[in-house]
Amino acid sequence: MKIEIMNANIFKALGHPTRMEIIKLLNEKPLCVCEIFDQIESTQPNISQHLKLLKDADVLDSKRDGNKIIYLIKHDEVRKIILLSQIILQKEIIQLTKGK
Amino acid sequence: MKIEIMNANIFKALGHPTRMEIIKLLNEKPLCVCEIFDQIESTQPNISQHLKLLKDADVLDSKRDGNKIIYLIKHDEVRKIILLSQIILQKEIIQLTKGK
DNA sequence: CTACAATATAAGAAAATGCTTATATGCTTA
DNA sequence: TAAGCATATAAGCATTTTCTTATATTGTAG
Repeated sequence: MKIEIMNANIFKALGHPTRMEIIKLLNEKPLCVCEIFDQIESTQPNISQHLKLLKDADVLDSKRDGNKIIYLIKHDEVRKIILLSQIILQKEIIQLTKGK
Repeated sequence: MKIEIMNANIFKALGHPTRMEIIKLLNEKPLCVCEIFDQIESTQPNISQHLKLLKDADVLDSKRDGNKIIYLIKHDEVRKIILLSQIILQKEIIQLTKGK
């Protein structure tokens, strides 16, 4: 597979509001699906689908704990990427308030 | 607008192979549309549309130089984000070669 | 002012995503 | 092994993206 496709896949996975919410939750600590479900306004299958997509993109990892599946951020670089995107947003907001 | 949507928008913009190619080119140096066009396998309107999308997402900026429009990466954080995603890919490839 | 070069926009068809409802799978405990 | 949680998968529709072709805009040079 072309490197650009692989590279873009990670960002494609991050590029959805619900998935961004999930990642921000998991940025705090690993959670099972039911805990994520509790905190996000969506259906269980929908969340499951988003989780699968994030896992396929190597953004998340998962492990079984008895009945439950725990999801977690797979690479620490993901945390850094999220942080950087927030810095970009902050910069943009500052520019906006300067009326630029 | 919800913060997650704004956050996800940046990644949505990055999440396409052609746009990733464009960004990698511009990571070297600013280029006009025609120079980008020379190096990417696509039509001029298509590239123009991708550039617009990247600019709207605050990933790129542009400035006019006579007849030409020069595009450039707007925030240095974007470069860091790309670098981090490449580190993730490298890690994954190493895991694959370990047969894990 | 005209012609040309560089880039952007528009419109519509095709493809990909995302969501919903229904159902399946896999543990665990009785 | 049966029942009940927790999670995943499937199927189909609705929406969004993406690409293509055609055309418009804007600047420059003659």
